[in-house]
Amino acid sequence: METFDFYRRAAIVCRAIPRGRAASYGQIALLCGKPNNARQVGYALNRGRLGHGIPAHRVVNGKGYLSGAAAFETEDMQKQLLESEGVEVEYMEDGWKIDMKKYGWHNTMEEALHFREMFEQQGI
DNA sequence: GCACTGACGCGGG
DNA sequence: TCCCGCGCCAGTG
Repeated sequence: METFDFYRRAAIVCRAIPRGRAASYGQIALLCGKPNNARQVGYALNRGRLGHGIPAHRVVNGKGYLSGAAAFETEDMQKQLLESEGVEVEYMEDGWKIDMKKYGWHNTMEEALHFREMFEQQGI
């Protein structure tokens, strides 16, 4: 798979994250077929490399911590967007975080296979 | 080609 | 559970 294709896959997966839920970078990478590319997912989301209309605020790290707002308009933009979808964001010592048990996007095996099929079909 | 960086993650202690 | 070290790999200069 080309690097470019990985980013296309990432865009598709991100758009599939339901409202009121959040996924981790590693989770996105896994669904894209590259379990070790979590860093590339973060890189892609930064600077809007995945294009417009990507719900980047629904992507957090594995522990549920918000990114630190590097790529958002304002400091608390990601927090605001999540709260507007009903996600509770609480402040911990290391920053703002959400409860992944409650708000995490817990993929089913079917969903994972669905993505694999879709990518295969689209040749990416 | 080399070294360093980073919206990351895991496993051992 | 909490730290910490290490692995990861595309981008960048």
